[in-house]
Amino acid sequence: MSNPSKNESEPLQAVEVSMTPLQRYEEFLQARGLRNTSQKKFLLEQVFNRHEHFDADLLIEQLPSRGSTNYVSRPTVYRTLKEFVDAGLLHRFELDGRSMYELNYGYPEHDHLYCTKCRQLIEFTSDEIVRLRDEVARSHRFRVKDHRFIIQGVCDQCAKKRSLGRRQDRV
Amino acid sequence: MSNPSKNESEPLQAVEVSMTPLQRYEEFLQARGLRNTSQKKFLLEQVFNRHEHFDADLLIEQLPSRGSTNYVSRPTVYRTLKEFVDAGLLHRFELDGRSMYELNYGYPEHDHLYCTKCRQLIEFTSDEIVRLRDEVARSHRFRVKDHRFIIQGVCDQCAKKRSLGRRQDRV
DNA sequence: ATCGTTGCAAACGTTTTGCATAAGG
DNA sequence: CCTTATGCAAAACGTTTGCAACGAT
Repeated sequence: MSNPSKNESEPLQAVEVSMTPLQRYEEFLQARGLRNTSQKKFLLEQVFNRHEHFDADLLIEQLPSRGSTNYVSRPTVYRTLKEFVDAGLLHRFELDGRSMYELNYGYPEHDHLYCTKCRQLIEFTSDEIVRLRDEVARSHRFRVKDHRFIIQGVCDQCAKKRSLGRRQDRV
Repeated sequence: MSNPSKNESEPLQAVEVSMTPLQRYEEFLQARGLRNTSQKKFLLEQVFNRHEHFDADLLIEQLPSRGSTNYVSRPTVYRTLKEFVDAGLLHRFELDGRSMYELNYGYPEHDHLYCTKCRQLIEFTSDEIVRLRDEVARSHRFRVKDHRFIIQGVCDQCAKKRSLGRRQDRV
């Protein structure tokens, strides 16, 4: 038993890291012989100004449009997000058939509650999950790289206003 | 810390159920005023002959092709799989951007280890995960309907033959 | 006779690709 | 210079939809 998960009511705090995301990214690029272009720099900045999960579409929507300065094309956004994931800056997971991204550098490991009514993702942390994960993996001689744990259901607010502005429940 | 997960080395056993999948499905259809067509019956049979996870594409590939008896069109396969999920016969989850299905009736609840090298899904059961899930949910006043827990990494076999027939690692 | 279901073709939304041009190291 | 990166257009991918004909109840 014991304290299974920290108090999850407050937003997650940033954690100490030795390099800024930009420094870490530049190191990554250098190590691989990749280039740090203006698009990549701009996207990194945009992405690290967010503190919420997002998908490629939402990000693109909020970026300068074709013609504006700092315009980044859709393929480049996809290519760059993939690079950020490779660099360990972002974490990717799938939800409702598309990729979601969230900060993975300078933020504590966490998992999600997913409300299938309002589509809200609620974060929580739990040391026990990590312990359990490693225990299961060890018993299978499996080398863990990552995990996803998503609890699906209905959040408190949606459960209350059951018959009002209820949206489609799709899971 | 107590027995966290049963011995997962043997394949999972079927569990006792009061109705056959077909019976349960017919009850579901009747309750909703839906119809039991030859296509649905045939698909149910095909699906419950499997004991492995599958996606729509793999299933369709192994079904009679256009022109043969028992041919079922692609849209009907998708529509019917969705119905099976609604009926509680199948469980759906997403992997690498597409929907995977597995038996959910007459089989114990379980989670997965996913080898990103050979794409193998390994099942395991853990009571602790369910307990933990419910505990986290309760502390958020969240009404759990389901969860997915996938541990990503490299399986024992792939870890050994590192440099031989290694396939792309995509997660 | 209803009304859900089917197959077809065509659309869909997300992500990826080929390719010619641009630009970082 | 050399090679990676970009933008464009178009393709690819898994999945869904509109619709007319079909078939279960």
